[in-house]
Amino acid sequence: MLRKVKEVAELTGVSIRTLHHYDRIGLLSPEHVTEAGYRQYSERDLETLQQILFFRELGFPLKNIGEILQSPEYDKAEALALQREALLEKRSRLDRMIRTLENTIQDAKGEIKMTDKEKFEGFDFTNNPYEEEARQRWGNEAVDRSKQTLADMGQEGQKQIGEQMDTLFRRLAAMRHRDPASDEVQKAIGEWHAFLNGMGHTYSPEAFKGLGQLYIQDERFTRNMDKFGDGFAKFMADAMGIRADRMKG
Amino acid sequence: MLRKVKEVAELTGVSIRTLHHYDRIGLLSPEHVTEAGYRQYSERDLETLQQILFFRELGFPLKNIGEILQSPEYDKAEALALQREALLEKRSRLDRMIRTLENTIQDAKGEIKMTDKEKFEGFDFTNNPYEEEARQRWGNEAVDRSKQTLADMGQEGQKQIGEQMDTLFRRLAAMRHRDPASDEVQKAIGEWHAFLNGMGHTYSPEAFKGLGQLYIQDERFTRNMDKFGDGFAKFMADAMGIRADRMKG
DNA sequence: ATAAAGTCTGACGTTGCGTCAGGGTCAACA
DNA sequence: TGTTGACCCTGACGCAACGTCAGACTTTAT
Repeated sequence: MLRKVKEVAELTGVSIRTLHHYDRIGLLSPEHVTEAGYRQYSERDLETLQQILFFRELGFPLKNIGEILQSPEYDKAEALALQREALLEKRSRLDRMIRTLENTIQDAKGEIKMTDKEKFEGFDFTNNPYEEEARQRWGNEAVDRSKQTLADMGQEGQKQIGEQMDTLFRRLAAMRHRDPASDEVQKAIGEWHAFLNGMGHTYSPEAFKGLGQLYIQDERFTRNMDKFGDGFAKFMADAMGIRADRMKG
Repeated sequence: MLRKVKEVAELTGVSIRTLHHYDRIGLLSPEHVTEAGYRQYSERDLETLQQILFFRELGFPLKNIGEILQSPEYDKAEALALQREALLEKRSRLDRMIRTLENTIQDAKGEIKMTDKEKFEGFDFTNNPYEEEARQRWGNEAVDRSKQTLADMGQEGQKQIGEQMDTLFRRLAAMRHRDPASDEVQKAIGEWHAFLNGMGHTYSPEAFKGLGQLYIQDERFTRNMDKFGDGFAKFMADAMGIRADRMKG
């Protein structure tokens, strides 16, 4: 079932001009266009639009949204989960603002006293860990670089990447009961690091270590990693930490 | 206690450049400036900034915020109460979005089915009655025009306005059991319309009718109006609607 | 007294649309 | 079948709210 602009606009609450704009910048081009140039939005287009709006609500610039949606690493289910966390975070920020406001009302009446810092609780918009993670996960410049290298490799290469990662993980998982500091493990971890760097990410030691930490701090990562074997996430985190420390020392 | 830009920026979470900007456009000029031109923000400046940020959070354009804050009708306590309602409304909108997102997750798994309309619940940002009211109360272009006319009238005149409105309302309230379409009622309503126009609001027929509708649709208005007599709000809404229709026809 | 950190003022760039203007399309009704 | 009214298109320009330099001055710390 295809819809034209006005219908989509009314359905979603965005303006027609916005849809034009998204088309122009290549963020959302309707699957079909009539001979006369009329845009026809498919069901899939609507889903994409919904994703766009969620990301937009979280403050992502449109350019990044486009990169994310096209990134080969993009996974809708994962994105939805992340968006949920980020929205919850946003809500609690709003709650803080409301509390601040209520306190301000009382403060104005002279019933209580607020410090200056308290008067701005909730405004500081800079530290949403989930937004941060989303940026880590897909965002920033990393995306277009990896996109670039992927493009360079062509379609065939892309398929191989998944396999490469898979086999590497399997090899590592097989070692998960050994000492993470041992030579064999460290060598394999080195391959993993090189692999990431090859993808255009260029992880510094800190970043590499941080990535490892993410594997155990975020249970969604943990679950995914542990599919390769029980305790794999923790093992990776340890091994990556050790490698990072050795690189610095 | 005076603070310089960086301190204010860190305290409030806005950038230094934003503070510069707000100064430039006359939205928030620090009370003191050193000889060298360094900005020095006072306690009162911080309070103003807080108000600015609340309004900004609600999506008000900076220009309007400036007008509101300088409007003679501006009352901080009232503003705070209104902001609270608007923020609560915003939160419930966010709640709707979160629910939508959670449904979408289930929908993606095939566990439930959503209609297209449901997929965009919460995105439609256009109907927040409190924001609407705030705009009605102080906002739009109306403010600076009425501000101008008020300024022209001087202080004494301002006091009179309240009284004028009061007596007009009393007169109208006395007629509230008559036919809203009758000549006498319509003549009084005409005075009310003229009064508003005289304040620089220039209500079109539609706007005038809409204002009447507000009296009965929003119970806070209703309560205030009904202080002049039971059913006064409804009577006004009817009479204003009739006048508007006659003006168009 | 000199470096480091902070501040100032332009000037220009950017994002995400809104707002016309000028012109084509489509469905329905006369 | 012609015409009207609702709908669509593509530029081109405008605008708000800053971000980002660049170049120069000030304040603070050592």
